[in-house]
Amino acid sequence: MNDVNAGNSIPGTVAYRLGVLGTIAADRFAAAIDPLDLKPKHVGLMAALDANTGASQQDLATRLGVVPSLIVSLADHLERLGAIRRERDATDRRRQTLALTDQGRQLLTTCEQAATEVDATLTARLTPHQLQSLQEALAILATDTLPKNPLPTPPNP
Amino acid sequence: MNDVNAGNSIPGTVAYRLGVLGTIAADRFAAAIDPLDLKPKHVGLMAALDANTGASQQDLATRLGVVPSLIVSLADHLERLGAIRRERDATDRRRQTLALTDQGRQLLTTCEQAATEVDATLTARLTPHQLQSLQEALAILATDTLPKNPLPTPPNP
DNA sequence: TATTGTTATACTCTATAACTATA
DNA sequence: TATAGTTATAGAGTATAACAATA
Repeated sequence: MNDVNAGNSIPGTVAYRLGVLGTIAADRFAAAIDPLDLKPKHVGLMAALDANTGASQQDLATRLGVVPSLIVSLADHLERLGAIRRERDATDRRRQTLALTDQGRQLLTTCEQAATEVDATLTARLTPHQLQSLQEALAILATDTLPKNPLPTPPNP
Repeated sequence: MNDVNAGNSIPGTVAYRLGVLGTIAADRFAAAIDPLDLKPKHVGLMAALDANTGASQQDLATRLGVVPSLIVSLADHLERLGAIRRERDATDRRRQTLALTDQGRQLLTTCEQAATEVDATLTARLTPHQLQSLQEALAILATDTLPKNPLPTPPNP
């Protein structure tokens, strides 16, 4: 009924809609965490540290699909906030292992709440069944197309 | 079984997954149309012209949620490619109406094929039922949260 | 010589602001 | 004076490349 843009037209494709909706979602999440002095990529780095402890900056760069110098600036910021610690590897003093601090874990929890709230407003109009289907499909796409765990792209503005 | 990142952890939220998958989708689509000398935002503008003919650049800027000067550069590029025409409004000579040319419509069709191919690889592992559920949910989110028709955000690289 | 982290630099994208022409 | 389009400029974000310390 309302499908001016259904069918094969560009705005009706999954790729296009994922692109647009992904921007919206990232935008709202970015706005929600802005008061915490965090960008989505900072949260992505913290989430990676939470899931997999004791990684070097190089490891993180390749796993997150970004360049090592970006990890440096993200880690610098998180370190200033007291969310992570840099620890020199004793056996190889070139390596620095990043670890979440208690404060960092706390911050991550706050970000989780923010993301959950964004989810709520974003999916408010879906039926429970539709929401479950969406989550299921997104989970498959996520685990399927993401052997690496790329960081979310923050909105350009 | 495979859900290291399920539950309420950040990577498991809809917002986060839409953000990451949206980046992937936009990235692949951008790669697919790169040989055509187009970026996602060019395609977004062409799609808007295809859906709603005879709009001025200001109209388009507000409808697409970008600044007028960005419409200028996008239109400049599309005009150089012969995909659109600029036509001065006879009654108000300040206004310029953008219109897709036949060549532009052709180009848009090629982009549609590219998007459809990206869709195919992106959703290859979904069952037909899951695919349908995903499309349904995305359609609802799209029509629900997008009173305006924002342009897709191209990947930063 | 190769690798880790860092710094310096450049590039892309987009917004803001100043400007021209029409109204 | 206000509006449509354009141009010039600036800012955010990220990559590339050069560098220092360690292996």
